[in-house]
Amino acid sequence: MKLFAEKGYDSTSIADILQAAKVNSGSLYHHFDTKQGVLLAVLEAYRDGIESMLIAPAWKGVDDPIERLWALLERYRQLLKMTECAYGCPIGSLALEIHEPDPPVRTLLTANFDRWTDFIEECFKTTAKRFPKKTDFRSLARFVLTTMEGGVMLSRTYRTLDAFDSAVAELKNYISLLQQIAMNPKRKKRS
Amino acid sequence: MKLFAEKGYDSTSIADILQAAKVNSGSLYHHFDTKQGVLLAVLEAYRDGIESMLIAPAWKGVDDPIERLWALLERYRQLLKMTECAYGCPIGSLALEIHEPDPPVRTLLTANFDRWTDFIEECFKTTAKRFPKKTDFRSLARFVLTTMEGGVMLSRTYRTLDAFDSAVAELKNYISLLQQIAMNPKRKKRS
DNA sequence: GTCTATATACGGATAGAC
DNA sequence: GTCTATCCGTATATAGAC
Repeated sequence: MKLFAEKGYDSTSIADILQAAKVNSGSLYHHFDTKQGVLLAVLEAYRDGIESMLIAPAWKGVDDPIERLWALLERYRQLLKMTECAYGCPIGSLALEIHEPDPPVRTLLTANFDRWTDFIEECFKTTAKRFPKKTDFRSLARFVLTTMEGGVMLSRTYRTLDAFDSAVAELKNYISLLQQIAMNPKRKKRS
Repeated sequence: MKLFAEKGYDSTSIADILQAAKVNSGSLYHHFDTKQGVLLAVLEAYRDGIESMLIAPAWKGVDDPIERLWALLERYRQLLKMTECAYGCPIGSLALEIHEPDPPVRTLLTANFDRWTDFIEECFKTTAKRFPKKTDFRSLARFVLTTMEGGVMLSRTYRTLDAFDSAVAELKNYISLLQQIAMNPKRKKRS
């Protein structure tokens, strides 16, 4: 997980993995058929650990569902900051690096995105009353993911937190406006 | 440009380039010092051609500055659709693929993003009156880029246009809400 | 199940004739 | 400026002893 997140999939050699894990080639190939097998295992670990490794720590002590959105995004911000904007979302990096992913790889990438989106969608659904009636919470949850991934991409490229921060600020403003028009129904509804 | 867009940088071998260009190794290395030299030339070509190759075709026959936003995004949608969601934004792909870009590469990546953002920002500025007074148009323009890149990433991963389409729909809704509160100043301003 | 040694292929890059 | 031939490192993966 560490190597793929930091160096990417292609740039991580089997030799790198052996060295980091302090094992030898024979051991690795006893447990995994190919390098892609290692990738699949890593993606499964992310998928299975998303709640315990990512969501739970991010939401500890945060009860309001909408505040939980920002708490989760804050988590990514911290990772960016800690690494001087070198690493953001490991799943997103792999998703774009692997241009023609074999079906099992793609399935695991989407499974990761789906689970992430599930948690966000749940936040919206439990606060559905705060939003306009016709709000599509699935779409909105995916939009949070979109904003995070896009913001991470730009921040990694610029090596500055600005892009990520301003993306989150715009998203907050959007969510805030949605809540305002729900309280104060004025005219047009969501598309 | 074609190969890096389709296969990525690492996965494109010099041999691939030679075959596609129908030249031999000696010729290529007479004009470029290394493979990275080819990448730099490609990124320069994107940067220098952004107006003629991307913006001008997208905005042909579209006069309203805000409509131009959607026309540009539509351009990316077409590319996704044509390639069955395999290729989206070549700059974004390269930005995430190259984890530790050498300074010259990073400079050219950001130059590409900057120019893109410039065109969008200009759209907002010429319609400044439609938006709340304190709107940060640079931030908003970057947010359009963020949304596009994030949407492209998700659509490429899912191999479906849904993620891209819903991201654009949410963005449209946001821009629309901003214009509504500008016309109908109610309460809170932008952060 | 882990070790060492190695097969085999392909990568980027170079040499030197023309 | 382009050609052919090739160097040399490193990549993934395997073989077979222990």
